[in-house]
Amino acid sequence: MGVAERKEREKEVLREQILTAAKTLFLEKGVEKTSIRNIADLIEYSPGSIYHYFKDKNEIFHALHQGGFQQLMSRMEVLVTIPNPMARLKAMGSIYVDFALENPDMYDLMFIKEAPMEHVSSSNDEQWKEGYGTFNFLRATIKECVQEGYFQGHDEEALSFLVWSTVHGMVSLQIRRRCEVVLADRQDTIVKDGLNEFFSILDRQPS
Amino acid sequence: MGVAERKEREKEVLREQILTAAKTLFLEKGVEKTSIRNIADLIEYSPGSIYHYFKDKNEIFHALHQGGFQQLMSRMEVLVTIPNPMARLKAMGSIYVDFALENPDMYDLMFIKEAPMEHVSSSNDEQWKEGYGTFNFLRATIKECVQEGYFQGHDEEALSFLVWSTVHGMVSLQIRRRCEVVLADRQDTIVKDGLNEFFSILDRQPS
DNA sequence: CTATTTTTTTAAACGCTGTTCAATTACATT
DNA sequence: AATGTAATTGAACAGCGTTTAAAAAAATAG
Repeated sequence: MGVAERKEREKEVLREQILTAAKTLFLEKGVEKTSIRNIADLIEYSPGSIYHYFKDKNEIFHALHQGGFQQLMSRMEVLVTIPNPMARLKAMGSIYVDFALENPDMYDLMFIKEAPMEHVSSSNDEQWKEGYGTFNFLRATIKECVQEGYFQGHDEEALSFLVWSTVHGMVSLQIRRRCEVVLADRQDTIVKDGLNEFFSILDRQPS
Repeated sequence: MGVAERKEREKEVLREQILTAAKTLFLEKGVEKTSIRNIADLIEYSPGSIYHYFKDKNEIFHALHQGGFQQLMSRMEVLVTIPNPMARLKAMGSIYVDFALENPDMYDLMFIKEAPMEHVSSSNDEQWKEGYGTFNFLRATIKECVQEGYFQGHDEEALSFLVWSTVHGMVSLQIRRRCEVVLADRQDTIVKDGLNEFFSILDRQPS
């Protein structure tokens, strides 16, 4: 009696269709400006149908958000082969920047776009495991760096946030096209150059 | 016949009332969640009245946006009294962060939100000149730092971009509510803590 | 002071939005 | 074939930004 299973699979297919349509529209015209009716139109269903697969618009955003984190996390997996924490930290930065520049729309959705509504209170911890996972990995790496004497006297939590902010700042200024203030002949490489500057500053010793 | 002048003044008064009410509501509940009707309610006029003073909701943003750059620039003015470039650089960072955290919606409009295409080429130019001005000041300050030996062997342009990115990254992650991954008891102070970490890293010496 | 013109304000309407829900359709099980 | 269940629909609700015709208010002219 595999009927229930088949139905389940069919339901999953439509769920994926909704997500694909939503992703297309979100990246194309933004989350706020994409309506449930727009998504329903694209998959040729009625607006009400969407609500049998997702609680509300937030849940659709969450699902895509999570998918992006899984993508980023899978890229991070190679980092476990780097024993030296400082080298691992730098590689992590490079992977992060590469991901953002190769998937600017997805990055925009994950880290720049207005997160709809009160997503903290409305979602449980389980849903955001992936989101926390990336930052936890960064924190763990920095903890190792501190243990090996790279950042003596520094605050792990604040340092983790700082490192994340630095790479996020560079790629988000690039993605939202605020780099016109940079010298014209440097704009193409400014993020990579900035990252290298960051690396060399991290290498400096306490005075 | 000073009637026209008086009327003009009265019109300006109501215009300011609209801007004040809009700013109040934007800071209170966010830009997206503030409706023209909300603004009209607050100043006890009908929604339609607003449109005699501003073309649309965007123009209200625009007016506040312009005020934001002027505010930031005026805060930067005190920096000319700091002779040491390194101290000036740090003070600049603090002013920038303070401004962003005290005026998150304004900062959002100035540096995070995607600029409406219609205004980019024409009327926004004047504002962006001031935007260039701020970055030029940062670059000049870093140039001085290099000349005084603080960042030997570093690239001025990339370093300027890096510094801007770092402060922008921290405040924009905070403003766009991506800081829930940070330890709960650190979230309130994480930007200030991150900035201090940044300062202490800048103080480190080449190895 | 009255009549006319100009400016300001309003209420209603248009077409959107997210979301809910009773009614309908489609389908699996008995 | 009849029953029960899950999927789907279209209408409805309240709210949004914006437009517009009409009303009100104010200024000007005679």
